[in-house]
Amino acid sequence: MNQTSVCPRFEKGMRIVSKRWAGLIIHQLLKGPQRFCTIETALQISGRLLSERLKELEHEGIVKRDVYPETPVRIEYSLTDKGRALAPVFREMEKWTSVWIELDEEPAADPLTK
Amino acid sequence: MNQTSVCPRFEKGMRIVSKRWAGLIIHQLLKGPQRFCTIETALQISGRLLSERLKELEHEGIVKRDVYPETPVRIEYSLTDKGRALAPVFREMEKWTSVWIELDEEPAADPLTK
DNA sequence: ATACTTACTTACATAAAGTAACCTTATTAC
DNA sequence: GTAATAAGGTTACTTTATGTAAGTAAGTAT
Repeated sequence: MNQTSVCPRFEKGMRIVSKRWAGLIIHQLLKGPQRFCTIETALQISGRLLSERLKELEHEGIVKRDVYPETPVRIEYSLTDKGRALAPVFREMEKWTSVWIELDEEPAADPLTK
Repeated sequence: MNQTSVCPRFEKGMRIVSKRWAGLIIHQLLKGPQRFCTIETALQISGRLLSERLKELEHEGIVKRDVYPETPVRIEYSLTDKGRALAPVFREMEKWTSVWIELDEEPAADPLTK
């Protein structure tokens, strides 16, 4: 009846960025270009899903994939301008989580990761 | 080996907010308190999932549920302080989508929703 | 009594995510 | 040459989440 519906751009953007793992992958890449196994280890995501998400994000123009034919081959993932432009979103998200989120249980699994 | 892993608070926050529909529901409630069917219509989400998400968000302390025993009963959902504190995140997200996202196809389905 | 509305639930089919094993190319170790 | 190692995946399979449709309960309205 009125403008109760959501802006379709916003909806589309949210669908891309808020897909499971996508946000964490982008956040991780905001730290700088990284290779597959680095992201895999940092996020504890499976190779299957990481591969899938990176392809999707590359397709959306958010992530860039660079192949360095060294030995062994090095493949680095980084953010495009479009991806880096998400930095303020994640900065605000970090602020929010630092103020409002607290952890429940198992705070001390591995002393090294403190 | 080093601090390559993600801040667990950030991860938890992302898990809550970036769950499918959660972001859009919060964004919708940032416009003001609303009842179930209003959100359902605005987001085109099914009752089943809306019910599920609202319960989860209520459990996380982001959404508040108020029952007004009028006739017929009116139930309003609104954001708590924790929920409203997400406003800057969505403001930045809106900025990003307005600059970087463009729509593909079917731009003119219903002239009323323009 | 029947129909209507809001706010949900239940049941079931489909899609996405999680897990583990396997593959490919290349390099060094024996 | 054969085995072992490594990066960057892919395949096959199980579990969980999502989508869809129909049904329920409380409270009028007719």
